[in-house]
Amino acid sequence: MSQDTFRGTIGTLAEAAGVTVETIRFYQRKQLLAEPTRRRGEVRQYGADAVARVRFVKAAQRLGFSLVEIAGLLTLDDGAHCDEARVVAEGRLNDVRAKLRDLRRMKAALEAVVADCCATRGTVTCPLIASLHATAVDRDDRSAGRQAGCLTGT
Amino acid sequence: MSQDTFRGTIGTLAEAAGVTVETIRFYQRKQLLAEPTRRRGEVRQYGADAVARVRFVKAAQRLGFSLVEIAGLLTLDDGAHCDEARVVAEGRLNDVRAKLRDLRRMKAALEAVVADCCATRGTVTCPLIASLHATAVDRDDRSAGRQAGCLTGT
DNA sequence: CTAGCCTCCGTACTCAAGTACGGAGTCAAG
DNA sequence: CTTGACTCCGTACTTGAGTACGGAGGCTAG
Repeated sequence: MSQDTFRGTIGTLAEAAGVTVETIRFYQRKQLLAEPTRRRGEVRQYGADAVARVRFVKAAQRLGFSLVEIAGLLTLDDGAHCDEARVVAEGRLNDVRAKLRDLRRMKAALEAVVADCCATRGTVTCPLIASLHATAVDRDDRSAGRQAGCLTGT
Repeated sequence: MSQDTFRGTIGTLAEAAGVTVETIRFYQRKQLLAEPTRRRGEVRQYGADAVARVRFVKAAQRLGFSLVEIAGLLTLDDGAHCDEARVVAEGRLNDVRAKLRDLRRMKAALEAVVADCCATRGTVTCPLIASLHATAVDRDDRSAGRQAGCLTGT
């Protein structure tokens, strides 16, 4: 599990983080990852923090955040701003909560498909679309009541 | 809340679903949305199911699914295949569970930032990156133990 | 000392997901 | 019967997130 203080070149970093060298360089250009200062024409050395950071970026991407948003999240982690950070964090927290809500609905719907798809032949079609439908309707979270009725059919 | 059986043209559908007309047409080209049969040179009419579908697509996108993946999910909803559907659903369910895990970690981390960022001045930098770090390491979910130790610092 | 493998860097290409545009047709109001 | 708002359709452009490529240089094993 990447114990005690990784250290390596761009190639080993890329491998450790599960991306390509090009991707690392790309992230550097996009300011998602600082270029380590290298002394006098030497090859750059990266530490464990770089691995963690790249992994974080990839994980956050899987959750639907864009690189720009992720950059915002990373500035939180970079300390500094602090009180400003709290504001940003609160904003992101809302996104995350919304995503969680949607994902839970989706999970329930998928579980329903797995459980009773074949059981209910004949009448139904629904639960998946219904699962995320409510979401989009009330963008601000009043009425969190789950009315998981079928919807796709007439 | 889009009650009793919406019916309208592409323009009203787009508005109802919160996207542009172009997007609707794009989704049709990509088979995410069926083109309603229109009789003899008439303008197309869409029903409530179309609104639901488009909203579903957008919601699923926010959760990090690509249009191709969403198309896969939608075929589940379209019934038909059924036993094959269960297999797909099970696969997607794993994705969703992984995303849920990550999102919960992220939520916890953001809450931590909000709560004690300014409180802990001096020593810390961490919890966000740490939150998703474990994830990437063990891609299959053994060791769900949360060890939310700081990580970003040396 | 040279072959193979790496880094460094810039530029160019690709792919997904739209967006924009322009011309042609339709319909209802003025 | 023309004007404006809309649909329809194809093609082209844009943006985000990489990927690929090619030349130049450095290190080390044979």
